[in-house]
Amino acid sequence: MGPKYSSSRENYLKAIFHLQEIHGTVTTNHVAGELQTRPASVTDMLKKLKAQKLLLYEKYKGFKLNTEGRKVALQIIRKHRLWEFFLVEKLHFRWDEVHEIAEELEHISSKKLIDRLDEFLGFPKTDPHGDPIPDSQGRWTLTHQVDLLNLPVNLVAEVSGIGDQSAEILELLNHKHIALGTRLEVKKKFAFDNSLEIKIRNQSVTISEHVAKNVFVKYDE
Amino acid sequence: MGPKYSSSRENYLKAIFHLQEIHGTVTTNHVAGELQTRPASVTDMLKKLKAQKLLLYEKYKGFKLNTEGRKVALQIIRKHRLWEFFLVEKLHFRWDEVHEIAEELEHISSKKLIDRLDEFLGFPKTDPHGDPIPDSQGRWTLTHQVDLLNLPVNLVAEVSGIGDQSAEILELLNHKHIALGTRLEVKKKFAFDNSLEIKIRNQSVTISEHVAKNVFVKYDE
DNA sequence: TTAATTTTTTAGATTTGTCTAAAATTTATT
DNA sequence: AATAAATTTTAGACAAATCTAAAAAATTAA
Ligand SMILES: [Mn+2]
Ligand SMILES: [Mn+2]
Ligand SMILES: [Mn+2]
Ligand SMILES: [Mn+2]
Repeated sequence: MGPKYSSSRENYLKAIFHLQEIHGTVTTNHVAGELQTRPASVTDMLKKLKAQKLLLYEKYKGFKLNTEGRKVALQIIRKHRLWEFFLVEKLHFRWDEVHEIAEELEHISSKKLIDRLDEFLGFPKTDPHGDPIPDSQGRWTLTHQVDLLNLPVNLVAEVSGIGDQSAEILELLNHKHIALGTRLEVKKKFAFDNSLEIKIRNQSVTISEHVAKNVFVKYDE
Repeated sequence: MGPKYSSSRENYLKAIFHLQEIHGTVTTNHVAGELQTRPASVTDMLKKLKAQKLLLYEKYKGFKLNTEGRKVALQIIRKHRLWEFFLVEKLHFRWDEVHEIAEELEHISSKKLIDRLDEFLGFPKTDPHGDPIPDSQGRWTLTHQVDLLNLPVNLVAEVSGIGDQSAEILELLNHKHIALGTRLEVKKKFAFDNSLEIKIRNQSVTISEHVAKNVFVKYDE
């Protein structure tokens, strides 16, 4: 048997899942923006996902995944993140190169494949961007993290996640040698533009509010 | 950019490539049989592949790939066989489990991915069924092998390839402990039904003509 | 509370890949 | 060579996913 849902449907499920994590409920325009498609196409797909009993949807009223839809979405996210981990750890890709490839690999249907891959990789808990990898039952361990704007000054912390994951921000972070696991300290906050001066391996680095908002760290206590 | 050709088109190219290796030129029914589809669907696709300049085709006259079509087909075969190797060597799948999964993985488009995978695997020359893996330029080294029916008696040889690769024959070979690299010797040929008695690790095993025809070996001299 | 604006849905097309049934062509048989 | 059988192609249909333009509904502003 082939895949249970088409790649397109899987992409919709994943996008809706992510959007409802942020906004609680999801709108047609949200999804169209996320998937670079037209609102009319989204509406078409909503009907299909509802007919397949993956989605709670009444027209003009917004929508969200039901239990089954969430379950399916989590398995796709699991595949996406395990493949990203594989690409970085085993094939030595950079973290800003893996997303697009994983966008394709996440649609490979074999469950056995993904469980074997998980084992081969040593059951990693997070992907190369610090995002948690659901286990084969769709569970994940959530880590409590704060963004850099909310990190108290003079407190050593470790980078544990990235919000916006566009190639642009990843390139900037690469340049400033900020990666997952990097230890750093906020030395100064400028009230004028909310920019920060941080210390990384004894080097002083300045980052904008926009960047700071998208870098998450964890620290003791 | 996404894939250059759809999965469907890639499957046709691969099927035509294999069939023309055997028969020189290919017919509509051949392809329909190979791809489990209808002759009318094949004709439809032939027109598209011709329009894309991958195929030499005039109606009612048979067809074959042109240089470009062959090039594309070889890259898909490369991907298929590298993924099969990965599945067996790294994820410990059996050789009779990998074909279907590789049928999906072969359509992942990233060229960089497949070249990195090749490197990660140590540039293997053959897949788990003994078939050669084309390099990134589409070249492969052909090995001269004979099937078991044509192996002289009392001559130690090594299994190097399998003809028919259905799950059924692979299961039979597994059961009789015949795998790639197995060393064996034909001890007796029965003229009555062309069955063979062969010696594997000092054990005597009998195989039918049908099996013998599909087991290829190489030997010195 | 109307009116204007934005969002969402519908109606109708288009593209890709597939199918069945019928027609055209080639191949095999008498 | 004529006929029968097999193969291949065409004609016309359908499902999936997408789009544009227009209509409907909801939201915001006056
Ligand atoms: Mn995807
Ligand atoms: Mn990621
Ligand atoms: Mn395939
Ligand atoms: Mn193989």
